[in-house]
Amino acid sequence: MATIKDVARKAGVGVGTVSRVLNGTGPVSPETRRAVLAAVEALGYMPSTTARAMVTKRTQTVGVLLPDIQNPFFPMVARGVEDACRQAGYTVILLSTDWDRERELSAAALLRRQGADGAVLVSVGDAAGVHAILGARGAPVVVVDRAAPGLAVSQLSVDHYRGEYEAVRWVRSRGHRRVGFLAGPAGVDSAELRLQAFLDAMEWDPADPGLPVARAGYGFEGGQRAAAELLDRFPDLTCLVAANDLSALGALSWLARQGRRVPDDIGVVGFDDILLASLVHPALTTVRQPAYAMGYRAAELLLQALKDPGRGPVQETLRPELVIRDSC
Amino acid sequence: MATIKDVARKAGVGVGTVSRVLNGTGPVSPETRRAVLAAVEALGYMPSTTARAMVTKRTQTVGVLLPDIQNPFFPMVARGVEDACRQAGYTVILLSTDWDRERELSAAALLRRQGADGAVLVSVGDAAGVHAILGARGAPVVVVDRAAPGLAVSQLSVDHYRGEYEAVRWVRSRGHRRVGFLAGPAGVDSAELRLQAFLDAMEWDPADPGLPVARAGYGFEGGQRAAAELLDRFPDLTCLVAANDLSALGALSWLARQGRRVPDDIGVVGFDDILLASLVHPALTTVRQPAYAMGYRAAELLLQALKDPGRGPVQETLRPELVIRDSC
DNA sequence: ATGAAAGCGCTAACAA
DNA sequence: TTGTTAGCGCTTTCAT
Repeated sequence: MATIKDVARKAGVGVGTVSRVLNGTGPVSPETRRAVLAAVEALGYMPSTTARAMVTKRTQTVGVLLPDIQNPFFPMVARGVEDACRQAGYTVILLSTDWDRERELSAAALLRRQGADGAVLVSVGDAAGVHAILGARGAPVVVVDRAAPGLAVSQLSVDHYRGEYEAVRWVRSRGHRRVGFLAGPAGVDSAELRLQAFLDAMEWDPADPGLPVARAGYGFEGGQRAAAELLDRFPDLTCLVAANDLSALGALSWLARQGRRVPDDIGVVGFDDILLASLVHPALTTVRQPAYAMGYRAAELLLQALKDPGRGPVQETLRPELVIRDSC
Repeated sequence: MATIKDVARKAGVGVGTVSRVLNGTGPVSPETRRAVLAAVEALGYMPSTTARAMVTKRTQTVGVLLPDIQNPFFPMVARGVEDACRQAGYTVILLSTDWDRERELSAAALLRRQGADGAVLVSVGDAAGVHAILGARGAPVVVVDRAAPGLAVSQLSVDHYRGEYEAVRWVRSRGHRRVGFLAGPAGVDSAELRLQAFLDAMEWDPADPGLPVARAGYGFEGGQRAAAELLDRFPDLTCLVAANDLSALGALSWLARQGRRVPDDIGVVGFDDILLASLVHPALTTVRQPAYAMGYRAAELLLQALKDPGRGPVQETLRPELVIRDSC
């Protein structure tokens, strides 16, 4: 591997000069520049990001912490982040936390060790812990798709409560009164918000022990299981509202297997609007979150914070959109 | 951020000693070790991977190049790689190439700049190019899920041809004679192999212009489109064989929309055995590729090559397994 | 406009 | 067993 020294020697200049032409910092005469560029070309020289990071204290990498790379929603967020970062010359380290708080923390520690300049976080619960770890290095964090109340980090999310509330009101307006809910993972902000919105929109008492609510946990299989459980306990449900699309899809699959027609026998509603939602049959009625755009915007926020660390954290809330299709 | 110097000062020892206790290289007296560890603890010291990389020439990171992070098969491979790497203390940089040869190459260049020690590659076509780029830095590459004929890199793949061949023979044994094929992306090794196997198993002439074959390209939507096209041109098909599960799922969804019963009216067969395949209704008959295990094994091969660069590339071929479910 | 030199935080070789 | 020191490849003053 050629180094900057080799280039300098070949071009007959000092290393400082090479650095200057490569980074466009400081004045260089046209002929010198040409000579340097020629040497770079001839040697196939590529500056070492490691050495550069050593002196600049910047690695030009940002981390993305996601709960579950198997749920299409998250990769979509990741792509948004990656596209924005790549454009700005940043590399992305993608880490999956598997819905595990421990792993979320150890992933943050890994990012810190790797010298990540910042991180985009879809937290599974301990946003504060992540912020503490990365903040020690002065690395900004932006939390996406969740609220991180009281944390001095930028936040970007849809209004989960409002999205679910509107969806459920719409379900009710269709005449449904016996509606079951497939809840997301306990302790996860978005999941709790959607559950609360469901309860409120149904005007049900959260303390009531006989509520048609089952934990599905955002997964396809969880959706299948929870649908089975719910319809076993409440056979007369006319609609199932799932906390996200993947579990709604699970419910759909279980219903199909049981020979129950959707939406004629029973309605199903999701949340997220992942690609599959519009493609399955019947197409899923759901609440749209702009995953890619959110990832992209989150990265922009992060890059901004990196560029001028002075500005305080911002907080953006997007309005989710009810997408009415065929499943309810 | 505390540095090794701070630790040394606080512990009243030289930096060399600190390095020795942290890396377990060279002898240290128990008391010194204790003092150093205490200082590390007190200062919350974390060694800079950057500085370390600077001298060791190893970044302890490996890249994973995947065609499409939206297809569940690839994230599953990625998880296998990540788990194996994390265990060995390596960080993974996950890059999506979007079925684009250009991006595959630029991703490789990025890995090289980042100083990745090696890479796991699910190539979209230019494995040789990637190898050339990374090889210049002495970074080994292992190609997964594809053959890279003539390339001096380790390779790990299922026998796509055999898997598809057996699947199609089984389809025929069920009495199907008019069978359509939803082909994968052109120029991609696994896709070409499966197509060839299909043709051979059907004992059809590849040159025949009237073959019931349509490009679906490994995506869900492609599967829907190709199924529609195929059944439009060949209404009497009794079975659809898709080059992968995602496109098979697309076909399934289109068929459901058309009110065609699977498998009664028409059979569907996939390839991959992604999680969804067993969960949809009807459950998909498919050819299983052990995605996670392949990723894990590929990482092992890579780590091995990193540990002792002397050994030449190895080549492992797994036997795919026909999984008979309900769709055919 | 350009070269020389200091130093980023660490490891490894060498002395002691 | 331990401290000191020379770089790793780069950016960034500081002279010139």
